[in-house]
Amino acid sequence: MNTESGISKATVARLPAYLRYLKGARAKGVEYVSSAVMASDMGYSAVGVRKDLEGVSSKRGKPRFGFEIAALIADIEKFLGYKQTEDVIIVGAGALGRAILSYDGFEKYGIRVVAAFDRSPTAIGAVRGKPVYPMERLRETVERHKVKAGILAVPRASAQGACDEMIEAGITQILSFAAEHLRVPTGVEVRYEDLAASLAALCNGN
Amino acid sequence: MNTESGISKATVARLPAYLRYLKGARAKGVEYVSSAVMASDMGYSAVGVRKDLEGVSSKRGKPRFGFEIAALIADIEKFLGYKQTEDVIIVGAGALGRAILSYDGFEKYGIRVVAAFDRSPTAIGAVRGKPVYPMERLRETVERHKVKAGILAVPRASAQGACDEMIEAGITQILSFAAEHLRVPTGVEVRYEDLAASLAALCNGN
DNA sequence: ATATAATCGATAAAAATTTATCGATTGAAA
DNA sequence: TTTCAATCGATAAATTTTTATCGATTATAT
Repeated sequence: MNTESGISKATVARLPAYLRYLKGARAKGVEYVSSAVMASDMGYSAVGVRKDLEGVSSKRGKPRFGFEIAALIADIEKFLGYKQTEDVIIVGAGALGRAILSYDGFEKYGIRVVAAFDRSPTAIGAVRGKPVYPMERLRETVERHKVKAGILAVPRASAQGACDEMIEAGITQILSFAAEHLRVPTGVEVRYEDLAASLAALCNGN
Repeated sequence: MNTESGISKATVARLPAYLRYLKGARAKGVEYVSSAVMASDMGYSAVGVRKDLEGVSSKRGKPRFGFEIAALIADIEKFLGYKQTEDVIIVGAGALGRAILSYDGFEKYGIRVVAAFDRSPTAIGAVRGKPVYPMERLRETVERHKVKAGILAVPRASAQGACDEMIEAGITQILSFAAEHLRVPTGVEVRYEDLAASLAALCNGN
């Protein structure tokens, strides 16, 4: 149970999946969906689906119909905070950093990528209209846009150093793509996005 | 509890984090680490750490010392199946697909990326020695290398179609980067890697 | 208007996971 | 050699999460 919201962590972890599913259904023109159908399509249990939704959505499900898709989407997005926009930066403008920089799906999640930063002069410039600055401009940018969150997309060997620079610049939340444990002071939160580990888990059925 | 192994799903989900941490410690020349130190460094509880490790590692912890890092790493990697190598393919050779294709950290996880595939003729060629083939060659490649797992890195609008082609070619495990719910027949497993959702969760503290 | 079947929400039970407690072990120091 | 403090492993308790049960609701068909 998540003290602040009264919604379990397990439920919160599943909400993005509901959103993905519900948006797909909406795109097909469906208006209502029952917990049983959702459960079947997503590989959950119907009771679990109802429990997940009960805490997040104000709207109750209608017997014989199920849940109103549009309302669910709105409530889940609101709950997850996809409404208020957050500015983020990327450190590392190699292949991965640039790919993330050019991804245009962040807006729907209330995220705006302000810029990327790189140590190498050859990386400086712009990608699809988003600027790539030298690391020297990190602090200034973070301060000006009041950025709290950053994506770390540098090679493993540079990860801790780049992480330190981000924190020094004022970043307090880091999403790291480097398979390297990061030491950070209290107050800074790190999450790891280990693509290789995810893939290996899939391959090996973990 | 994970029926087959006797190790809880929650524990399995944490194992990559242990690995990341332990490898970092090993790189610094440390040989032993106690559950208390691990817990503190990783934000877990000491009892939890001991419980996690007890099922995965054959080696017991030594009072006054803690756990032998090298042994833990070996046992966790073995448990997660990082030893036997799996071939995988990538569908979609845009910025993200190419970034993944050029990532050289997969080997440590027992993963070998065979090739990427793309519909667009301009994407065909090679990236850092890895070939990018036209979609027509997907089935042939999957069959020849007995590939089971694939990475889906195409735009949202093409996701379901590309997914269908992968399944048609014989892929049964898909790691999708597209924020689109995929309908797949039973026997096919999909995992979603929704970067925007992960980032939003970090920003909003979910 | 009534019966029916699908569906929900609430409550209870079961299972999984985390946290607490405490005696046992072990190397180091007195 | 004895004591001591750090650390573990095992057991138990508490908490969280999932699953089951069942009466209540509501559109549809008769």
